[in-house]
Amino acid sequence: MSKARCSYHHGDLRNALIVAAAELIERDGTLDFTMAEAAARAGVSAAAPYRHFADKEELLRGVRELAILGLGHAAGETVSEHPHGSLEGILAMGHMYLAYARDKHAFFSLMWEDRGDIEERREKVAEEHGGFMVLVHMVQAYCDAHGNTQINSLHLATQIWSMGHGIATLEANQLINLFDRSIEPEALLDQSVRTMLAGVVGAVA
Amino acid sequence: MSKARCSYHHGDLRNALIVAAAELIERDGTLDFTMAEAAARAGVSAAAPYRHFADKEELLRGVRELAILGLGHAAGETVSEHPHGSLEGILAMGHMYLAYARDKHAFFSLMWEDRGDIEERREKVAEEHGGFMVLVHMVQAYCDAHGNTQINSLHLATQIWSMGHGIATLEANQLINLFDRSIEPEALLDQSVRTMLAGVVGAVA
DNA sequence: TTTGGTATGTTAATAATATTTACATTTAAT
DNA sequence: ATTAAATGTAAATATTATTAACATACCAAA
Repeated sequence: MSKARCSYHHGDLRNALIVAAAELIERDGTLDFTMAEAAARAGVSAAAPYRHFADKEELLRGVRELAILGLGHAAGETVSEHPHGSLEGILAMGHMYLAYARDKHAFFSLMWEDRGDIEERREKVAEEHGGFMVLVHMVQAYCDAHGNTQINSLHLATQIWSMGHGIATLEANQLINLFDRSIEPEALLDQSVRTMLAGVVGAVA
Repeated sequence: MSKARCSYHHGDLRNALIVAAAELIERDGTLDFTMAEAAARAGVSAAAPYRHFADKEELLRGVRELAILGLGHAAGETVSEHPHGSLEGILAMGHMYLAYARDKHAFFSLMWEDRGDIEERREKVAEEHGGFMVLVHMVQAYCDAHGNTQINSLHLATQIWSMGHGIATLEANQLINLFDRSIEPEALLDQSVRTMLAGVVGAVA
């Protein structure tokens, strides 16, 4: 049940709190929501969250997972909307990423800042960071389609991700066009991606 | 005077607090220092900071400026150590950037997150973000040296910055080699930069 | 079914901090 | 010298996270 309280117990408080926190973050564009408000939104008292999360950081970790899964889902959608192995598919991924960063700023930055144990995170990579693997496969398919099989698509995809991530974060902090207002993030990314693919794979249509 | 208290008044408390905060941030790798501790470190009471900063955010803004100036200074050093218009100079800038992000993690991330008024910041761009202009000039010189005068070096420099920034932030959050531990940030950046320069300017030595 | 233990909620502390207030000291301009 | 403005101090306040002590519901075993 993800419905309102029908009794003393909530039934799915852990998830309800994550959702509540996510809503507050999106509403305010900040991570400064209070535990009390998240709890109230889930219909419970201020102390209840501590039955499910050791502290606020742990709740944020839950929100982070949700956000990453959401982005991964969007990645899946995007790839399915474009021809296999196409350049446009890869560019669309970039646009999706920029749009996500723009539309959910606080959400987006929260997503990547995890000071937690690296090995522990590595275990969850497969399930959580499916979005990146989607990109890797797109790059792989692109290379295959262009007859280049020597390429380390994981490296190339990491470069593309880095570029998209860099542009997204700089834009999020109003730095991308601090010097030149005419800069268009999407265009900049498109061009970079084309150049990188062309540089490694060969001429780009 | 940037010395210890010799009297009731400090003499240079504003700067002393910025330095104190910077030290605490570097020491703990976090922005969670307390105003009281920063004040104590500067040798004043917990309320004193409020004579110079409206709130903690404003103090952080001061630290941010200091950090950006520091990076700009490092950029100046770097450019002076390499031949004018050389590829190696540009690559060195990238390495310097990655090293800075790595060595001063909290400092580095603080630097870019400014939700303040964009127009107000634009005014200080010239003085504060000299580092970026250094890169623009390097790219410009590189293009000139390779006989290409049609290039928008500001755009190209922005792409290079984005790439470096993306790699730096992903690495800072342990994401750059989450999938492939063998990835070397420096190598990845070098290769990307070479590719981008080559793609726009022509063959790279 | 009754019973006891565990999980999950509640309300009322506690604690850490940022920030404000009211008052003190110094500096500096007239 | 005198006084207003600037800069400090110590003692509140206020906001939150977090914990403590107690209550209720669920669940498994007798």
